[in-house]
Amino acid sequence: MKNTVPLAFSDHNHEKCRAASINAAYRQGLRLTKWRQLVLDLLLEDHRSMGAYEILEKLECHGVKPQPPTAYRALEYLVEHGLVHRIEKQNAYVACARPDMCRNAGFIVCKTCRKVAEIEYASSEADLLHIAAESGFETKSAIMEVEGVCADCQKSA
Amino acid sequence: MKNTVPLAFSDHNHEKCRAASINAAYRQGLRLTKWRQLVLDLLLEDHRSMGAYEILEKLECHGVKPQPPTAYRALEYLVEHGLVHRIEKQNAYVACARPDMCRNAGFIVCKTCRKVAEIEYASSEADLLHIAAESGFETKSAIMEVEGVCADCQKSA
DNA sequence: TGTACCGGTGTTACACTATAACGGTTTTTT
DNA sequence: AAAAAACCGTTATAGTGTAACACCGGTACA
Repeated sequence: MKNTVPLAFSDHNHEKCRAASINAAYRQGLRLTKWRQLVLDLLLEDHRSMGAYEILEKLECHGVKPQPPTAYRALEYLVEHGLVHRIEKQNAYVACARPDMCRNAGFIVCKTCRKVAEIEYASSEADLLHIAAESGFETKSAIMEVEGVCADCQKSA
Repeated sequence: MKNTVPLAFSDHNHEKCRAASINAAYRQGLRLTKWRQLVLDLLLEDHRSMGAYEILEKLECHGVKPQPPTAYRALEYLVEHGLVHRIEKQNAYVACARPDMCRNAGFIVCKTCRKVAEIEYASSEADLLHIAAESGFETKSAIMEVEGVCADCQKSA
């Protein structure tokens, strides 16, 4: 585990994050339709999680406000292709911070400001996955989430 | 990490699990009211997760069927006091398999039969918690969940 | 003995999250 | 060009979770 300064909680050139996401999509030959682009753009504004209905409200194209399935379809596609992650503890979604090398991602999420730090963990460190595999379990997905209050929000409170 | 044979997926004396839970409640001086008992009993029947509404349906006392808040209140209490865990990936609940020594629990959950194996991980292995702490993050809760299909269900399919 | 408090319960109503299903359109493949 | 697949718009509904308020029963304490 190399990462000791979570990206979301430190200053950084956020344009790089956006570019990396677009590049990853391009390299994988993904089809970013209008809604998918809009949803991804929204999430890429910041390393914060957003609920589906929150996204839905901000979604709008040529004055057209879409219905829930539109948002959920876009999200499903983006999650499937690794450009977006779902934060289970918040029923919310966040743009992937490392679309290039995103294998095993863990998240540190602030309850207050909803910032999300994404941490890649080496699979050798994921004991749970080993145990699962050893007992013949076929893993489909894995999550690791730490929820609490970030340093900034502690100060503000 | 010692656990190499997940309890839920192996034969074991399940009465011990139930007894351990009751003992833990007693030792902590918890107040197990009728609904809390009923909910806990339901979950202790097996190492399987159940949704709140599934629990609600099976909940009944002297012919009285309670409303949703009743189930949620009991679940909230049991989760708070460590007798029950919430499985985020399934919006479901499962009885704690190790109420004595339950600090950092990870879960291996089968999508098909909903069996849940609970694995304790040494906190030294929880890198995410370290990183969080190092950056001044105040952790409130942490989860680790692996979802997939267990060996038995693979055979059945 | 009262009375003030507190945790638990019953009840109603509602908020939030997510999906099924169907038909039409566009895009891709053959 | 025809067939198949993917996408989108729309309606309706399913599933999950909570706010709020009234009531009840115990208990602490004046």
